[in-house]
Amino acid sequence: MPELPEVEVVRRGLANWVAGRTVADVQVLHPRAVRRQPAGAADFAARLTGTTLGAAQRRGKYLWVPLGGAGAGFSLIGHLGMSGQLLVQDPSVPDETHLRVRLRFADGGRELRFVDQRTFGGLAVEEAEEDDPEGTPLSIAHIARDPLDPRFDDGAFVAALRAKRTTVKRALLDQTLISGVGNIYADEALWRSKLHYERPTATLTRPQAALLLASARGVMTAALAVGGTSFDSLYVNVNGESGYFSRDLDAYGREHEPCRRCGTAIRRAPWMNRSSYFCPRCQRVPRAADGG
DNA sequence: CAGTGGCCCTGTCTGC
DNA sequence: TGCAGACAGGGCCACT
Repeated sequence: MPELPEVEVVRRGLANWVAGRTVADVQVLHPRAVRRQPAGAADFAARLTGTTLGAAQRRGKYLWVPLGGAGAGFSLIGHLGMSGQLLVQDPSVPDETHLRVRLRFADGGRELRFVDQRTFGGLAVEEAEEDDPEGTPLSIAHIARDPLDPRFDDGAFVAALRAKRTTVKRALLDQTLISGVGNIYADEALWRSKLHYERPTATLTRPQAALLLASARGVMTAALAVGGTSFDSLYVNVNGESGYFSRDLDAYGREHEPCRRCGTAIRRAPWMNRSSYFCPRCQRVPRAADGG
């Protein structure tokens, strides 16, 4: 599924292939793909048609494009969810099975297609923050910056994390605290930091919290470096087949495989209707949570 | 108000 | 062979 590196690749693709182009026609083929648009699919299409796309931006896994011309003051926002793809395709390419939205451009060139099998992703045209050159949509004002953002505040994050009364993996997935960290990166950051996913945040020392942040930033930086090279440059492509997952991950998806630090078999535990992968030796269960 | 848990969605895989 | 259920999981929202 698209993670932060793939989303960043998509952002770069949008910047390369659709920036400066004027939208001539919008087709919504599945209403759920624009469910964030309060007034519906027709309104989405009307707000987008005739606008000019600006420079693509990203925060965590959210993408957006400030709109110019008829769309000034608004942005096209997108989230890929689990299975979303934004493809720049020649109009002659047959429609994908799960094509949800199509944008045609006034120049008659390649069209932009939103393809999404599981429909957790979606697009919307939303009002942007006033006087913000990046056109940040109002609806994501509460989303924290991600650790690859130069304006991410490390000290504030460490303090806020330790002030939380929850467990550490929940906190890592809390988008108001830090964005861009999903289940995979959470497990990887915890493995690198030798922390159990149920460790209470209030018991983290300042150095442990700082190490956790450095670990999250490190794994995402490494993934971006690899993910950035595994896509066809002709497309704004998310093909879900990038190779770094199996090669570089230390915990996620490695149940029964040896821990790369100590050799102990990695375990998978059900957690929040998901899974947590961890080394039972390197990442000890906190006393309060191990039931004796 | 902060924290918690359920739900959305569909294709693939496993087990009976 | 066929069907049921588990699983993938980010973000929203109702509830405590």
